[in-house]
Amino acid sequence: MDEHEKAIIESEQLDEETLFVASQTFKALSDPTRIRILHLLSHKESSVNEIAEKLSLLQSTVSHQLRFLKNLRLVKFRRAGTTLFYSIDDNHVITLLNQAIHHACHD
Amino acid sequence: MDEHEKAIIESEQLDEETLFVASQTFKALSDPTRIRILHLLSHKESSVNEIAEKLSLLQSTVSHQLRFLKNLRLVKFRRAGTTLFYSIDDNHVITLLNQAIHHACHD
DNA sequence: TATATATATGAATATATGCTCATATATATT
DNA sequence: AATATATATGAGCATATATTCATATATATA
Repeated sequence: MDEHEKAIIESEQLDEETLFVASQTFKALSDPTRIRILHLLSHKESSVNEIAEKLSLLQSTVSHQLRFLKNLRLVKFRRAGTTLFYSIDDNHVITLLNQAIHHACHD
Repeated sequence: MDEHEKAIIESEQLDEETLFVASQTFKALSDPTRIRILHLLSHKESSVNEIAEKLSLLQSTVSHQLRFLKNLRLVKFRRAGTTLFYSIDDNHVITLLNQAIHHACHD
């Protein structure tokens, strides 16, 4: 952690952009459906239909949530014919998720 | 981390309760106002009015958000006369917050 | 007991969110 | 080109959320 980061964390006032990025990150993780999708993808890349089947969700629901996660650059995809395989694009967020899951186990 | 926790994190399906607790934790951190309050309290315990003044928020807004955070046991308070001093009650969540702030600084 | 101060609470409102349905788009195959 | 399959998208709806205003409650002090 450099001096600038320390200054931000230790200052009592957070600047607007840091506040926005941090809250967006947590918003991505605040929905059970998105947690399930990210947790699944953290184990193996999956197509939209695979995610929908495995999690018992509508294809449309999955697609909408993947768009949300892609906009935040938390997931990425590769194309194979008509199939898109999604995978994790931000391991830091998976670390946050696993920590929260770990913590939740102790309650 | 014990075998049970490992099993939960490594299993592809998360149970309902873990999912709920984890999503609630992130929901608490998904709002800029709550982040500002938690970040302030992570530096020093403060009264409701001190928080409101320092963050330019209405007393009512602060009180409502503190109730939210208290229900999740993320903050606690001590009474001193008519003044209530709030402070952090869950350091784990502050760790998550600081990690996200740290991460946000790199964007 | 009356008043002042600090905080909490309930109702109302505006906005955001997540899901579903219907349909559009994109690629592959015949 | 026509069809099939996989995914994306937009509209509509129901619900959740954050803030504000007005007021209630609780403690302290004169």
